Amino acid sequence: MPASPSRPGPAYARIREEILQWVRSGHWRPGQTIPPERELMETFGCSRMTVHRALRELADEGVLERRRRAGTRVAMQGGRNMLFEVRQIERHVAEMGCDYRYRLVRQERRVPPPEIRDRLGSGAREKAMHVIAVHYANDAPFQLEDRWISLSAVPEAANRDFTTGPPGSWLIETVPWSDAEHVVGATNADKAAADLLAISEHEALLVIERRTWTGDRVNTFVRLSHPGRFYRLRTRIGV
Amino acid sequence: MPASPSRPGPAYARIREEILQWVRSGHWRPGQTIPPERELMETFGCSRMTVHRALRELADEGVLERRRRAGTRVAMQGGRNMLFEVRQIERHVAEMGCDYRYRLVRQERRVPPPEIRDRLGSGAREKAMHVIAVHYANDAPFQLEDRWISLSAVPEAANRDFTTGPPGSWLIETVPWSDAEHVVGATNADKAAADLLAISEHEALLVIERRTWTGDRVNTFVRLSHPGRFYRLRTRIGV
DNA sequence: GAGTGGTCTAGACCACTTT
DNA sequence: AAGTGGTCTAGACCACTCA
Repeated sequence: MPASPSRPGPAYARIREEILQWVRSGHWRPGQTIPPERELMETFGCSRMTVHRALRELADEGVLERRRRAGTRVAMQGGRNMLFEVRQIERHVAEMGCDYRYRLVRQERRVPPPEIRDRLGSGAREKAMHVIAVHYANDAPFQLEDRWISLSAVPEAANRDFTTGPPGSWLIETVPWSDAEHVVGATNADKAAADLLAISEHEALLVIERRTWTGDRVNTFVRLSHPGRFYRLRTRIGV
Repeated sequence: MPASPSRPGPAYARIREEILQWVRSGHWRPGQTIPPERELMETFGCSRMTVHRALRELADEGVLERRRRAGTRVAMQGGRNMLFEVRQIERHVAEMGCDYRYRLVRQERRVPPPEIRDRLGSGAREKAMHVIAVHYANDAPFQLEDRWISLSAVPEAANRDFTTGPPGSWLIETVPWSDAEHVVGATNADKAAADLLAISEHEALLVIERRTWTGDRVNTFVRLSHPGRFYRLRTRIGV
């Protein structure tokens, strides 16, 4: 049967939804082989490219598994990855409908401690820019930022004053592009963090550590700590 | 200049990498408009569909921003979205090269407390299956699982014994398909959690809460707590 | 060998937005 | 009005893998 050509939107999207319905409803069950593209193309009354795009997107999302000659099957559930998305802080706050505010706590050039030096990949006596700042949502502390910027990778940072704006946005504009690594975890707030975030010492913090590279060099390492309660949600399966 | 047609792989992938290089290197900077598809098509010596696919993928990843008439620009948000991947626990442990072990702590049918009832969307006196279990990596407690299964959505759970294997895998095989929601946060371990995870009370836990649906109904709500130290990492920018 | 998905083309029309 | 991306087609060839 044709894929309700009355519905709005591109054909590939309608086909995608239709197939997703058949999978969700259990009409096509995990492991089952579904009809080949050349057949669905007639079923839906469209070209093979259009069917292909719908199937490819579903396969990219892990709903389907495709192999040449073997055909297309509904993926076994366990194989599917669940992704969640962490947005940039300003966006996140803005989407909650809050006012965003930034305060610089400290900025200094110094030789980083060994564990930071490892992460930056910098020399033994090489100085880096250390920045500590707090991000507020509706005047409540929301994120503590503890950042190191490599001065060999980003020499412009040496003369930059971060009183007026957060280093993150500046780096994004200044450093052309980069790869990144993230680590997520939880730690207990120490005295300094607790004071800055207006919470009790030892309270649990959600921590995101991020390193970004320009080419082969780490340009910045930042630890973002979020106070106390649950922080982020994100739905994302098969849609 | 043609996109090194000597390199292997599909043309759209080569074009994608080439453009990514131009962005990474700063040759095309954030905010800058790049040439239109019909021009790149000649630059790369291929059809417009092929260029389009490369650009579309980069736009989907957030590297580029595209608007009709206005053209294609390098995205300003250098702080791409981060995607965190939640694997199935057994796989995760296996990938760390550890032995995996599972222990059921408690399983009982009972009426859930109000906050759980809200999340399950179940009736006031409706019973649900409550399961508490611990997952070990190399005999060290690695994850505490506190799960509620709706018996109206998954009646088979009433007669299921989770002594031998974790409910997660069983549910995945049993319940055909679902949407999911995740909430990530950090909390301090209470006495019970601390005992089961062999850590101190009040130590910080990374907590992932997940609800999954079958159609309109929540079939399970689970809270996964990971002890202390950093737990998960996942890199993901522009591939 | 044959059937499947993967890619690619040359062209077309449409939708949107800026001028 | 014009230029941009978004989609779609009909057909083609290739790559892979199962029988």
